[in-house]
Amino acid sequence: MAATEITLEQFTKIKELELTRENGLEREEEEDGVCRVKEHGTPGELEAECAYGALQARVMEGELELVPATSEESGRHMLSLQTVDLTSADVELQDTGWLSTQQQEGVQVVVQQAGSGLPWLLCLGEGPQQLMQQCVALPIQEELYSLQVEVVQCHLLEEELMVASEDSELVVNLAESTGLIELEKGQEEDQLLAEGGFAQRTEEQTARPGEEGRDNIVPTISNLNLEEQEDKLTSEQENVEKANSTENRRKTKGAKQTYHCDSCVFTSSRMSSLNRHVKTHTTKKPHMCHLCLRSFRTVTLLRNHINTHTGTRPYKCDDCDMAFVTSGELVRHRRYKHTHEKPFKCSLCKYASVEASKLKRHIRSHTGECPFQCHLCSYASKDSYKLKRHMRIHSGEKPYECHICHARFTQSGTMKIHVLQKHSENVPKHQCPHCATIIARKSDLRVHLHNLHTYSAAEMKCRYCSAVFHERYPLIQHQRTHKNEKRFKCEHCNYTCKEERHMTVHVRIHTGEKPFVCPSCDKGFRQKPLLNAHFKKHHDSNFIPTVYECPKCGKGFSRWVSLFKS
DNA sequence: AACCCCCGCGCCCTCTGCTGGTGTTGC
DNA sequence: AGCAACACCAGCAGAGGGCGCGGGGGTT
Repeated sequence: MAATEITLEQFTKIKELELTRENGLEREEEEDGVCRVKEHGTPGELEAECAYGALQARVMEGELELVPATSEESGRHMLSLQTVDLTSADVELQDTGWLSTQQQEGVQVVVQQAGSGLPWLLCLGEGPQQLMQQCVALPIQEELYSLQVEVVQCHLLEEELMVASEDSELVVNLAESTGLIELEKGQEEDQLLAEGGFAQRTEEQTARPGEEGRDNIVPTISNLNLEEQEDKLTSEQENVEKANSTENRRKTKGAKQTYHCDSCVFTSSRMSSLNRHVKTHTTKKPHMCHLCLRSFRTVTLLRNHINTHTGTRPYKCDDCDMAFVTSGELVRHRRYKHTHEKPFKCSLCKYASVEASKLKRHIRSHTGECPFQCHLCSYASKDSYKLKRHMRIHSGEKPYECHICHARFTQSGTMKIHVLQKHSENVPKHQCPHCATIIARKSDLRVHLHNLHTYSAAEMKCRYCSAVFHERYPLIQHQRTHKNEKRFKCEHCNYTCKEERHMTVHVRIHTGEKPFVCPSCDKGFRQKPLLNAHFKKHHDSNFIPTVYECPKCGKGFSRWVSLFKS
């Protein structure tokens, strides 16, 4: 048996490969809870920590490679993935240069992108002669997803072998339970046992890959049958079966046993809990609602759901008329409405909330984090609802309509104010505390206070006298006291007036100044209206003078007043 | 398996406050 | 007549309250 260059721990690490967008790949959370990886347009690199260092995956010119990040390790840990045409798989594989290279290196991993309608193919083996016997065809599309699934299976296989010394039956159980992964009995297992591998392996030995005995670990996957692809397990089934196998084997030293899920970080001291947890890794939902045909994983979930149809609310609040489908809803309601218990407290301010999600949302007001970005403008919000509300700007949607005048609004609050101010009696008004002004809106009262009642360090002088003020409102009130004053007195006679401009005109009587000169006859006038009247009467041929005719004698007058004097 | 409890996400609502356009009014 | 000030108004966003509902884990 050739030495294994790629240790199984490295395979398991590959499973944990963190693929990021920056690296040109993205993870997609599917409904079944499986994180799938898709390749972006450009080739990129991604890294995963492995026992001997980081592995890098490269997508270069159609070839996917997993190689150590450091060159010095490349000789030991190269793991190459190559895409070949499945339609001529045998020939292509045999003729592919990398195959022979990998054969020398040890374990081969081949990812084949099938032609249209054919699956990806992952092969693990140690040479071309075993290739077709040690492959599994998966009826799924995502290449890296396939890779992850297979790597997980390798991991399970190794662990199965690791505990073989404790319970030899478990090996059989695993093989039987998976239905997909089978040891090449008579080959690897026998060989391993013969070489004193797994059967005699201790925890210390299993802890370090690459140590004595590690070279004998050869993960093999059999049962390749391309014609029976549709019978192969789906990825979700693999997860379940994989976890089913897990329940039998994970034990820790000490009085209390803990059971670990291989698909996630879940641990439990009870196997029953692990069993139930394992089912969460499947999308299987056997319990269907007969009213809406929606399916659920458990009877309890289905029952709660049906209660939403029937209106059944068994949990009633003692302090009000509210009732709820679940006890949790009742507890939450009581905290909001009655006990006001707020367990989630902000460490930066006095805010406390009933729900953790509310505290999380609140924290964003401290951090300024705005994860909900509008794709049409630069706006970003701290929660999804605000973004949804914002999007009405772009869509023009105005879902709120005034039932009286049918005016439409983007926000319910705006419509509410509209109805209150426009169509309601006894509209609440806001009295300014400093003056008699009454303003409809509080916000406008605030503007009023700012404009008229805010102290200003700068002096504001009365335009009519020497009085000085520091607020606009008293200034305006003061200036109004000058309103009916005939403050302007003529130096030459007894004439008085309220406005300076009137005095300016009057003074011309005494000075003889006539600044408005007729352009046709050079005659001067003290006021512009006098000049205009002169020009129209004597120089404008189109001018038709108004004639006020006496209704008794028919005589015409140029002035309405003259009509009554005559 | 069922019950209970808790959690997280999503949705909708209200309250609040700021902003800018508009009509009215006084000077 | 023109202008400035101001109340009015709609638009819009921030913050938080409340509930619906599915999911998951501990316990019985």
